[in-house]
Amino acid sequence: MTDETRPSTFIRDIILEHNRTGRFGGKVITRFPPEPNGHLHIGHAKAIAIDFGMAREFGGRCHLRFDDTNPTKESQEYVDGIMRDIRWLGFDWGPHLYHASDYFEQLYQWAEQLIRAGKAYVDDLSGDEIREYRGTLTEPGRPSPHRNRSVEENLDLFRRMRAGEFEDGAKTLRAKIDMASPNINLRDPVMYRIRKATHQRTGDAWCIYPMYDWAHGQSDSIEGVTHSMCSLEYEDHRPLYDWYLDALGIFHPQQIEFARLNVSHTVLSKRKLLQLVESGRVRGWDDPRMPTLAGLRRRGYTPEALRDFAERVGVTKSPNVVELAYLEHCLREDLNKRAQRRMAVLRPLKLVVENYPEGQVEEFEAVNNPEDASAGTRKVPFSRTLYIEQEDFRDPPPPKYFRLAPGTEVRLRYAYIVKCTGVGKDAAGNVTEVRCTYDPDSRGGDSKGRKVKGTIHWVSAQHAVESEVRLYDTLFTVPKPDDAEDYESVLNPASLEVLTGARVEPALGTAAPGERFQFERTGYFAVDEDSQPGRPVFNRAVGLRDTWAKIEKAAG
RNA sequence: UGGGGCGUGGCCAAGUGGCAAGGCGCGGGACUUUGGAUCCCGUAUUCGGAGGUUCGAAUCCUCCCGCCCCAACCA
Repeated sequence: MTDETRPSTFIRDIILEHNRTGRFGGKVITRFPPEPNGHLHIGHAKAIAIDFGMAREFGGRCHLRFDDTNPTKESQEYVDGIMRDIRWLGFDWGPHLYHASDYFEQLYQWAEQLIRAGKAYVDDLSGDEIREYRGTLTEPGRPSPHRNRSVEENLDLFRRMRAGEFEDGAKTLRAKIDMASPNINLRDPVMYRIRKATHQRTGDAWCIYPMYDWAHGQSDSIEGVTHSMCSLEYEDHRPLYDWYLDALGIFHPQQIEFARLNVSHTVLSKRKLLQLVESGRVRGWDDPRMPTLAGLRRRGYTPEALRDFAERVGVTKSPNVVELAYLEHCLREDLNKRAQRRMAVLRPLKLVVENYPEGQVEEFEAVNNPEDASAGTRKVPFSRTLYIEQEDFRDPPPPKYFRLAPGTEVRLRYAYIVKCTGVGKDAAGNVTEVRCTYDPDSRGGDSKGRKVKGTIHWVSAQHAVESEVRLYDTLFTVPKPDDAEDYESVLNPASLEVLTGARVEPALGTAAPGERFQFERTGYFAVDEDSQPGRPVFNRAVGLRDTWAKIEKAAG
C-alpha cells in the first residue's frame, strides 16, 4: 500500500509526531496484553492488528505480555489458546514473551519505594467500606482512618501482608493520591490485595497480587514499551498510569486509547461469551457460531480475511458496530481467489436422465478455480441417475426462474443440457424424483449458441459421497444483542441447521479437516474436525451472494 | 449528576478554513457453462442542532442536544 492510499489513523499520526520530535528516539515498541481468562475473539483481532501492525510498520517490535495479575480467574488453558490464536492470525512476538508475573518482585520493591515516599499506605478498610469512603460520581470521597499511618508502620504492615500474616481481604495497599478527585480512579486506588490463591505461574510464592493499574504501566516501562495502545474505557485510567510512572521516576511510555470493535448480530464481552459456552447454547469456545478466533477458524475464516477486515474497519475513537456483512465480504473476497470449486448437493433430489444408457459413466473436466488457472482441473463422473438441489426444481416455476421445471431446459454444469420430461410424486404429492432427457450434442455443457439461461450443479448418485453439512446463521436475531433487555429472547433458535444427507462429488471424499472449498452456487465451506473417513463434515463459512434469493424475496 | 470521550449517507470511514475520498450495503446495467466472480453507473446541496467569525466553515468561536465509559480488593 502506498502512502497515498493507506488509511490514516490517529495513532499513526501520534507515532509520526513522536518520531519527528524524537520523544522515543524513533523507537516503536508496542505490546498486546491479554489476560488469560478467556479466549481471543474478533475484537482482539483488531487490537492485535494494531499493536503488531504499528510495530511492524515502524520497524519496531510487539511484545506478547500476559496480564496475569488475578490468579483466581486465569489458567494455562487460556494462555495456550491465546498464543495459538495469535500465531494463527499471522503475528509473531519472537522472543518477546512476557508475563506481568515476571515483574512481581520488582513491582513489590517499587511499592515499598512509594511507601517510603509517603505515597502509599496500608488500609484496613473492607471492600464495602472502601466503596463507601470512595464517595460517588458527584460527591467526593473521605480519607480512610488509616490514611496517615507512618512510613514505618506501613512498611511493617506491607511486609507482613507479603508474609501471609493476614487473611484474604483483611488489608490492601493503596496509593495516596486524592480522595476528592473528580476522576474516581485517583481516589486512592488499591495497588495490592491479599489473595491466598495459587497462581498458574508463580504457584504459592505470593499471597498479595497487584491490581491492573499498578501492574500495567510499570510492566510497559520495564519492557521499554513506547506506545501502549488500549481501548477507550482506559482513558480515565491514563492519569493514574501517568501518576505511578511519575511517582516512581521511571521510563514513561505513552498510553493511547482507541475504540474497540463491535460486530453486529453477536456479542464480544467475555462474560457473555463464557455464558454461551457454559449454558450449552453453543458447543464450546470453538463452536463455528462463536466470534472467537477459534470459532471463526473452525468455521472456515482465513487469517488473511480477518487481517483485511481489521484494516478496513479502521481505527478511531468513535463508538462503532460494524455490520456482519462487511466481515463476510472480506471472507468471500479472499476465498473467491483461493478456494477450489466443487459440486455438492446439500438437499438432494433425484434426477433421472431417461435417454442416458443404464450403466454408462462418463467423466467431465471441471475447472478447479476460474479465478486461478494454476489450480488446474479435475474429473467429475456422470451417470444416468443424478442428484440435484431440491431448490433447483420448481413446479410450477415462479416468474424469472431459470432453473428446472416441467418442460424447461437447464444446463448441468460441465455435463449436458437436459430437458425436464416428468415428475415423480409420492402419495402426499411431494416431488420424489424428476425425469429428463439429455442432448448428446451439448457434451461438456456446450449449448452451441442456443440460449440456456440456467446452469445447475449436480452429483452422480452412484459416485457421490454422503456427508454432513452444517449451516450456520447468526447467534442473535437482532443487530445489537447487547441492547436487548433480555438477551435470551434474542438468541436465534435456528443458528444451526444440520443436513445429514448431503451428497458431494467424489473429489471431496478425501478432504482434510481445515480445507476450504467453494461449493458452486452455494457458498464457502470448511472441512470440520468431526469428519470421519468416507463421511466428511462441512461447515458453511459464508454463503455466496444470492441474487435469486433477493429477486424472489422482492416478489414476495 | 462530577469526570472522561464521541457525534460526517443504512454500516464503517477519509477530511484539520477553499468548494463532502473510499469500502460495505443497497438500486440499475453489461458480461457470464456458478442468478458466483468481474466491469460500468447511481446512492450526503450536506457534515448532531442553533447562533457567530470569515470572501469562504464539516473544519475556528459560543451555546445547546444526543450517545458511550467510570463509583470491582476485575482487566
